[in-house]
Amino acid sequence: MAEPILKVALDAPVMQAFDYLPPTAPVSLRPGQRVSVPFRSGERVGVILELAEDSKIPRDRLRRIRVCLDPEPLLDAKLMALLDWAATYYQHPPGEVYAAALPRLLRRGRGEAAHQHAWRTTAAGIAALGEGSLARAPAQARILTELIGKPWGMPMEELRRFGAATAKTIRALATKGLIEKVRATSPPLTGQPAPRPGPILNDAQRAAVEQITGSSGYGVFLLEGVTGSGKTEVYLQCVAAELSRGRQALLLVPEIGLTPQLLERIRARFPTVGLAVMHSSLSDGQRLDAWQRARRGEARIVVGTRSAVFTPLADPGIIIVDEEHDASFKQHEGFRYSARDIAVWRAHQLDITAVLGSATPSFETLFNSMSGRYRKLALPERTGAAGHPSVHLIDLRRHTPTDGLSAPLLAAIGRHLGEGGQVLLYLNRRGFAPTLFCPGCGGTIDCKRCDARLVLHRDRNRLVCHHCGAERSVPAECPECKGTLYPLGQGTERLENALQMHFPDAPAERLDRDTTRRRGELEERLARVASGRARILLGTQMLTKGHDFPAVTLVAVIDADQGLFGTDFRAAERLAQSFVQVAGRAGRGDRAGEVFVQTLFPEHPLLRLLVQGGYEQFAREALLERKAAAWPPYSHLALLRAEASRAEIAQDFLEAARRQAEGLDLSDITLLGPAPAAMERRAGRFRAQLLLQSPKRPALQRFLAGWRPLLAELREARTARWSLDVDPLEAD
DNA sequence: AGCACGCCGACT
DNA sequence: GTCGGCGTGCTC
Repeated sequence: MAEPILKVALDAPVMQAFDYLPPTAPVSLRPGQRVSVPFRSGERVGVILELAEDSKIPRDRLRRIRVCLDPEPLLDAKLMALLDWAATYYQHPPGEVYAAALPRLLRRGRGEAAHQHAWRTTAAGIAALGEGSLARAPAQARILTELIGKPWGMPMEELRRFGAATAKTIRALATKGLIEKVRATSPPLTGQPAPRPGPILNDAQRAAVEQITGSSGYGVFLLEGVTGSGKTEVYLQCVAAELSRGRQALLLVPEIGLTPQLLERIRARFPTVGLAVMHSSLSDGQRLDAWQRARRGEARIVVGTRSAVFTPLADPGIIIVDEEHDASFKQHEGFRYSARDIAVWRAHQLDITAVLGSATPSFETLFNSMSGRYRKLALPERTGAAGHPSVHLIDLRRHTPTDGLSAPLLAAIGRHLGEGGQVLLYLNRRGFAPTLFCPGCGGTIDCKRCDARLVLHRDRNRLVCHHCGAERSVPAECPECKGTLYPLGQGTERLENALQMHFPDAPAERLDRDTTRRRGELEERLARVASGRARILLGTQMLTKGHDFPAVTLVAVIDADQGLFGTDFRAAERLAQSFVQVAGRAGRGDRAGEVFVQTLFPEHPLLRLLVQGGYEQFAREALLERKAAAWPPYSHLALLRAEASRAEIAQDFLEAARRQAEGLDLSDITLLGPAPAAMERRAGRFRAQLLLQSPKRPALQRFLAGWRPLLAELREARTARWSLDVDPLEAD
């Protein structure tokens, strides 16, 4: 009998797996095991996808697997089926999809988790505490006291959370022999993990929890709740219910939503339950450890950002996607998957519950709930006494602003500050001014490598391109006509200056990418806001996500018009989402809030609808427009993007791609383009795109499956850099 | 993606 | 005479 052929997924941009012969040493080979294989002149780690009888490559040209790295499959059949589906659905090389699902150390061939260390008291430590010999070292005494109740010790990370534990105090204790380093092991799971009791739920929360925990098998719930309505509490109760059934919970959060506060809340509620946290700033060792604990079932709750959707789970029970509308769930390069959509698919595959939570659901999710595919659960009430904020539009044509601030807004800010409230201003533009303008010749200072204006950053005294990062000094005069240059438009930096001028006694805190660059700076600023030392809070998108500002009584949208006339089909949706999210920061706890919106178009129908009818009504109206234009969710899109050093190269590739497409069965497929991208030149590269639209997802999938291999073979595909984006977030 | 192979300019 | 530029093409 002939030797089997092993199909191995390798991290290479090739649509097929690679075929190998078994290793010389006899071992059991099964799908899901990692193997080390000779590849080109080197060695690579891959995952066995399947065992086959033969190969398209002649046997004498096949090489042998060098060694099998896992005695047991690392990935189970269900997880592999998920990855296979994702590779097919997103038309992405399977090897890269598998690579995205594995922690780096496993990709590099490392095996067991680098076990973390923990600190434990020694007998001498217990004695020292009893004798009171640490009276002059209170920090050390505190740590020791904490450790006495923990026979299995505590990892450094956990000790640090006590505040008193620094590397120095730990070292001092260790040198004295009062504590010792041991290999970290989880506390034994003692029967049913008992969560601490949570707060009493309101009726809507209780109904939501009952619906979710009462359903069995696959089901998707849209948990729609305004900011402050207590979504997190619903999640926690659903998690508790799954834990009590002996199952694990996976909670996906946006990149910015994975805050220490959220983790603290989970730890406080489930103090004895294993928790794994997966996010980008983990070290390789920590990431592997979290992944393995989830896989072995030691972690019962897994919290993570986008890529955590691929975490192996021993006993999956529920998948929750918080802020499901958030764009960070979609990967924007390489393997362009949507973690939210994969989460739903995975829940279906595992026959478990998925919960999508948001105050401002994506139109796709809203559509699915209207059609009955998802069950909608609404949390209309705000917890606490504050009612809904009142919203006022300020007509900027009647109230000309100076430095972005109109007289009615200034008056409102003064009033709220006078009454002891905090004020929040939202302006989604960093820097001092988005343009340097020459009134003499009408010129602006543009980026040399992008089709964009350079943004003035006055605190650094530089002009910066927000698209490619290029910087230059600020010219003293117009390079064309030697005229005087004036900063045009508003950025957060300019707004901050203006506010300090108008309200010199009210300390302001600016939150944008420029002021939170340093590690820990965001937390410091948030702490100053929370303490009440900062009275005014201003910033970009960053303000609309995740953070609670309970003392804010006034929210101002400095420029509502940015999203009103966007070219992208999702512009209105995004405008409404950031508007509702930022307005929701006004008046929590026991204070009612006010929202002021500055606009040049106060009679714009969508804006009026949003202000008067709220998100839901706005969405219904905007969905009618989507339907009329056959945009998602009434159609399905795929976007073929191309970029090259010259515009013709990208264009030629897309035209060749279109000709290929026209040779295929185009029923139910509409081709749009090729056309230059919204910003054609970026970082010196010319970008163009070809859009595919179909009323039917299966038709689009079928077409892509036939088209994608032809694309790779195009001569033009070698010179242009290209990618296929299934379900793109933007399509211009 | 890497990484080698492949044919044309400025250096020990 | 060589080192190396990155265009081109392949990896089982």
